[in-house]
Amino acid sequence: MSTPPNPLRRNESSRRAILEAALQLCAEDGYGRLTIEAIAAHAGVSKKTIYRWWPSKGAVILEAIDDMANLLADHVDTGNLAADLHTQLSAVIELLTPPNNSAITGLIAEALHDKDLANDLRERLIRPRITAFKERMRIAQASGQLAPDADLDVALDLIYGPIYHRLVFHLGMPDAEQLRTLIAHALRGIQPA
Amino acid sequence: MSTPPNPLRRNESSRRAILEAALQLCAEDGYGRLTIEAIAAHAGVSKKTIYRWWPSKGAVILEAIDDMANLLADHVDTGNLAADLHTQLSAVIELLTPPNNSAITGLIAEALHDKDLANDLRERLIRPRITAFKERMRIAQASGQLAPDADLDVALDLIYGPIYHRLVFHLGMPDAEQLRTLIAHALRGIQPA
Amino acid sequence: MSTPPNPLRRNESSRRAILEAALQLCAEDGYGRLTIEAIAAHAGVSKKTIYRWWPSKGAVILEAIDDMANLLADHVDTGNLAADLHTQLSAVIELLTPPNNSAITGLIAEALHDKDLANDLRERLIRPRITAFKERMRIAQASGQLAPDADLDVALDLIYGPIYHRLVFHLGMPDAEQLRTLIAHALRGIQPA
Amino acid sequence: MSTPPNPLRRNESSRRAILEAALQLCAEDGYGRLTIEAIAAHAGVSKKTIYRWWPSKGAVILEAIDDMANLLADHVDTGNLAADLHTQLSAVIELLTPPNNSAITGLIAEALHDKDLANDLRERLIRPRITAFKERMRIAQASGQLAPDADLDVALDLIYGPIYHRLVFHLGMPDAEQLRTLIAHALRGIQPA
DNA sequence: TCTTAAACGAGACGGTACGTCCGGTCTTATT
DNA sequence: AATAAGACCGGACGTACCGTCTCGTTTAAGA
Repeated sequence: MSTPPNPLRRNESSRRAILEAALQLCAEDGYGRLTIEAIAAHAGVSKKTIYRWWPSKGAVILEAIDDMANLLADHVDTGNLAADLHTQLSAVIELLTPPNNSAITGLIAEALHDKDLANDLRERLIRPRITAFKERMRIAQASGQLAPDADLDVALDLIYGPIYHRLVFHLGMPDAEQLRTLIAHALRGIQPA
Repeated sequence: MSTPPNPLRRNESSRRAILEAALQLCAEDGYGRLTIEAIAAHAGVSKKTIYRWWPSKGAVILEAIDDMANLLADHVDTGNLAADLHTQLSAVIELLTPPNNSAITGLIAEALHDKDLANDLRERLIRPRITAFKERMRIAQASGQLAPDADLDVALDLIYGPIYHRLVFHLGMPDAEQLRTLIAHALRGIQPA
Repeated sequence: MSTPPNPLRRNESSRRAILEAALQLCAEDGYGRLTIEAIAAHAGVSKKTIYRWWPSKGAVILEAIDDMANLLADHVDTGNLAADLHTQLSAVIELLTPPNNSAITGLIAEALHDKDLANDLRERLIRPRITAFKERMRIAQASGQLAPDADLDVALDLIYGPIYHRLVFHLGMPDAEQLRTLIAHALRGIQPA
Repeated sequence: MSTPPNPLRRNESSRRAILEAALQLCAEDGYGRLTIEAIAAHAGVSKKTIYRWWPSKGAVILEAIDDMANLLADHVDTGNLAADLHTQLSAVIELLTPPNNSAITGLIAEALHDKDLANDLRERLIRPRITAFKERMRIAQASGQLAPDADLDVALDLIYGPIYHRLVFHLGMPDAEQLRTLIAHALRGIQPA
């Protein structure tokens, strides 16, 4: 009968050492070469301690990324929708471009064949950003920059889709000018018939 | 001084046994559990023979997939652009949906941290389909269903992007009706200003 | 920076299983066909555990042989030197004659091109027997059966030498009668000028 | 039905290249690291050619050693038996001492668990030397330096035995003075009762 | 002199074992 | 009770050689 570990007893400094070691090693050697063994050694922690609190190295990285506050300046509102989307998407692209991308693309890769990790990734990292995106879009609707009956799910697809399409096939990220064009076309597409 | 193996001496029946074993094992146990060891055993082949001709298990799967002709009914032309895109995207979605997706999503995942594999994947599998897509779009331009000066790169982004965005974050693939809506909006977005 | 494993943590039952498996497999298939892989499998132990504690299969066999107590009834003293030597040498010949000889001759063979193993073999197995031999000879000197100033190193050479000469060139071991003759001549040779 | 290779067709220059490569590689890396693969590559010869003419790497080395004429100045006769034995044994010791010993001790080691090789080694290399030794001893008997009824098999044992005893247990070879002493004692032992 | 069958170099092949790495579990001693 | 340390079993890694097996290409015999 295995009892789940008691969170009250958890050693916070170990936790932080683990997350920092994970991110650092990931940046140094890439996600593919990252091992629980190395994280433990580098954090001065026993492997058991990692396995007690996380089910996989993906989960460690996920929590490490989640822990870094303000990864994205989330959907600021300067009043200009296209400009704000440009700001936001530039930040996302930055995160997905070498040499900053190892942890995140590694996580995405792992999630592609780990259903549990995929759920965690979506619910903890992505869902809140989708919500923030939609809120920004609703403000745009309120201010008349976007049709009041525009489909925000379609908006999400058209605006973020291109980036991930390019990511998975290494098609190259858009530069600032291309991004502007892309956003303009996407916004046009969103308008209802 | 390592010379590359001589392709003339290659044993075609071994090659085929390897590719078939790889696909079968991938379908059975998933890409993550696929090992060179198992492929070799299942194909009745020595590991050395696999390592002689492929640099990684990803490369094996890539060639296996590439070998299957007519994976996609590539961009048929019935005269109706939206309908043809719907047909084509449905086929792509089918390939990316369980239980058929293990090999392909596994390959995509691996390519996310293997630059060489990523290049091979793009050039051998993706690039030809992009070309086919653009040809179909040019026909649509010629027939007046699409503006003659529509940006086909943007088209690619807006039409295929949503699928891969949903794939990487497990957001659920669109059903037939949602797909229709998506295509309609994307096509509207493509039209130049 | 590799630290040697901590002997306090060693699993004694694994150690014994390994040594027993090694001896058994050696007896079954011969030293030449003995593999670390098979020892591990047969002992229900991971290869890593073997490599952690022994540098080579020779070292495993050496420890296994060393572990068997009373391999030789070491130089009994019945008061009759020639008879006692005959007893002792017969036992040695027995060990070096099929089907009992696989482990020991295998070890000797390996030691011929592994200096470290050779040192271990000499110091752990052979040196104590040389000491015991010399002690028996000193008793013989005390009792007047051997000249008090006989050179015991020469004695060792003349008495044990023939056996190993015959071993390495497969010249056939002496039978009881030949052995008696050999000992008689060797003892005569030992007497100082 | 495999026919044995036709010796008339044999390529002598390949044969020599193989034997030379074998000896050279053996001297460089030691018998243990010697491989058929490396011999073939180094001799510019296909592996098949080696396997066609020799059953094992031991057999190659044996032939290579056998090919070197005058390995030993075989039992010269200066009229002084002890001195001649000293000359002869010194030459043997030289062959068994680093850095010249790799091929020969390797061969001895291999013969310890390869019965066929052991027979070849004995009959091709050792037996002729034993014969030569006995002839020299018979001359000594004729000249009165040795008892006419001395047992020459015992002589062989007492004179050569010590060297191989020391070899197999790495007990150190005798220096010139020790060797003189050893021969003196052995000769004394040989005299019949 | 011209076959023609062998020996040959090259090296791919199915295997077996190597020695290493890491995953995930478990034990021991410490805090 | 959670931890650091680290031994343990398992299993896959990628490599090295084994001995066998085609492939063409010499090459030397005997017709």
